[in-house]
Amino acid sequence: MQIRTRFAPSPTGYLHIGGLRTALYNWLIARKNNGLFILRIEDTDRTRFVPGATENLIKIFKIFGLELDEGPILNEKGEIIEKGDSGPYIQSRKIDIYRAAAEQLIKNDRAYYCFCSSEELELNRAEQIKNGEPPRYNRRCRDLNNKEVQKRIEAGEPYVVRLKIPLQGKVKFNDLVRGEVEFDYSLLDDQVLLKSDGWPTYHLAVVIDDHHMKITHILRAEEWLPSTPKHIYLYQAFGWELPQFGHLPLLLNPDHSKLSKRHADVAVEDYLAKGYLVETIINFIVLLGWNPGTDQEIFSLQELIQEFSIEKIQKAGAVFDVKKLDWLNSYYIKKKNIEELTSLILPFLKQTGLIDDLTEEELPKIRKIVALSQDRLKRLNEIGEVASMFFNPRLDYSSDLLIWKSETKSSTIKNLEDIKNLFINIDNRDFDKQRLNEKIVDLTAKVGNGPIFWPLRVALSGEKNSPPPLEIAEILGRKKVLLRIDRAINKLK
RNA sequence: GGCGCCUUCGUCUAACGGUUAGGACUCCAGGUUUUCAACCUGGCAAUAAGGGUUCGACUCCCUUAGGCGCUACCA
Repeated sequence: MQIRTRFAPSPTGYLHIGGLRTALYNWLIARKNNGLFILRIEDTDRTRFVPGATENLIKIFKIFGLELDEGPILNEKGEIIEKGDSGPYIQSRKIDIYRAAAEQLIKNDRAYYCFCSSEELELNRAEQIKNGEPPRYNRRCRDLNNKEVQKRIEAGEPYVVRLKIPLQGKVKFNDLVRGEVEFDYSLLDDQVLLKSDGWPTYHLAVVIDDHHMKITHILRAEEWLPSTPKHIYLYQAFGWELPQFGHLPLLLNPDHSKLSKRHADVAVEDYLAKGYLVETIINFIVLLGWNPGTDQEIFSLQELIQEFSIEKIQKAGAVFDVKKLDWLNSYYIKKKNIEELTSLILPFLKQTGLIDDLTEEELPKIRKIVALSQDRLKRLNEIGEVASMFFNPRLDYSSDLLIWKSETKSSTIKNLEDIKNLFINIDNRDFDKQRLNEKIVDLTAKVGNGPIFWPLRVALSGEKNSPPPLEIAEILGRKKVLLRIDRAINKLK
């Protein structure tokens, strides 16, 4: 039997980082087993629908290289089209199917019409809570006779369809990650299946779609565990074969609550916008709740396809640690070749306003800057702070900063002037770090490294910390270097 | 409140019932460096508690505690 997995988000605006992990796990299982991975959009709640969210979701899958075997995809014009035979993959396109299914359930006495209003339900709930009872639907409409039901429907009374949960008995199932789990039917609510607006709820729609799409393994977040018995009952009510369920541990805030906007970025887009690399994000989230059982921590998508296994999925929730994310990202940044890193950094550089449209001859210079920044970046959006000295001179540093440990103001002026006199004789064409070093080596041999390199570095960068001065000088070029040295000397005078 | 799930360093995690409980991030120290970063070396740091079972328990069983999730005509 071919393995078919799916990811089924609702298009409410952005993709949650935890959602991406769920999708990744499902994708990995499909790929590892020569199965198929399906995307389905669960947009049955019209009040929460956000235009463009589905397109956005599809784009993100593309960015992360998680190709879809079936599901909505974008054509060249950016319009949503269906790929695969078991769709439609957007639930709002097939509400008739859910309605028909609900009616079938009623005919088989597995569901019933309910005419209770939201106000009544609210009142009922409040009452139960006051009495210390578990808040549940009181099943007032569960045993209405057919005639009355017909009459009320014909009279135009609004209704919902509810699942007729058995009054007793237990459901037991074997969760892929948690093992045997058991629930008592008598504690379950008569879940609404069809809302009064005629749209299905999640519970009805998932079961129907997972069945029609022949999903074999349902891997979803742990928050769905309590509704699984309802879903199982629905499968049985329809007479359908059960898929395998697996409930993934939650992603947590540092305070161990469910990962939320209040504490961290939750949208995948946010991480991309900050300059976390695609490889970093994949590698990081896959390890939040899974590990290969070895010391290996760096994984490519290809390696993950090899190594991933459901058995090694963790049961406990995992705290999302940004510090470790940063470390991983700097690791991947260091591994990039300059060519690729430059093109990744360019959009961030433009964002800072340091460059606009760059010309062909500027590109080599940008590459040098990127090469010099590579080891210093945790995130690509830090490029502004790291590289601004190459574009704009800092004028606001204090003159004291120029003076190396044991040196004095006057000795520093002298050293800077000596440096300047050496550099002034070098042609701009030859202004590279080897040449500069050749010129300066006698001087440093005489007075030492600190008294020379320190003030030079500060003069060029205007910062307390920076890359080595000759590296900066090479990128800046003769004219700017001499200018900045002059400015430093004036500052001291 | 009810139901369910979970519990190894601060965090992510490893450990056929037999290890000085391992690795990574963070943090600290040292080295390297003109500075910072990077890099290298080293260090701090954990089996929630209590009972069993066993020659032997992180590992199996029970109890307690704590955490989290769900408890909608949202998903």
